[in-house]
Amino acid sequence: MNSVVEILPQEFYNRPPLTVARDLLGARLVRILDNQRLSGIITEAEAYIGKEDLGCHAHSGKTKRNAVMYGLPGHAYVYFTYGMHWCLNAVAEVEGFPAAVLIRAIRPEEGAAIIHTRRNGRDTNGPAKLTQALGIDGTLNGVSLCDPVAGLWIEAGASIPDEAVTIGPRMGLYTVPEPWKSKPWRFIVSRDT
DNA sequence: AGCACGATGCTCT
DNA sequence: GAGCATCGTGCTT
Repeated sequence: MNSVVEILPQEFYNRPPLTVARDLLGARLVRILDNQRLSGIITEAEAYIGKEDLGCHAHSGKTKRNAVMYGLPGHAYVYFTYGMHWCLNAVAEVEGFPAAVLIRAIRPEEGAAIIHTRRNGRDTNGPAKLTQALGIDGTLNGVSLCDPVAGLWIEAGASIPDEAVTIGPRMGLYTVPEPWKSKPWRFIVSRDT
């Protein structure tokens, strides 16, 4: 079999965040760490959409932290939270509109042994778990996910049929008011394909 | 299997 | 100074 590596292009991300989040399911998140190729299939993602969305970091306008979300689609927005965790987003939508897709879970593939060691044998089904597993931190904030130079990118993968996708409200928005708290903007691969 | 809580420090008001 | 797009542990059903 001839396998062609296809890095998802910037146009992939220059679309509505809900579409980007849905279509990132099944894609392959790739990280080069210590000259090793690590990867996992994305199994969960959430959309954060503009300053109207009170769950989105951009709801209070542009700040130093969220500035990357206002920039070019297809770039990494990596933020620090809860005093110890990094979370990875892919910037979506046209430049100037603040939106991003939070990568919440992966299923390890390449380098699975290394990934499990980095996780002390624990799972990679959480946004801060997968960044720890792949060595993703604030030094990668703002890098392009559309080329390999930074050692972090996303490749096209198997497409996931609708029957295998569960949609629900986003996680962790405890103090966010309705309707934003309950918007069904979370996409999960709910069964093997 | 589910809930409660503490860890821990950056970011913005 | 408050709040946080979380995680792991420890305790309860």
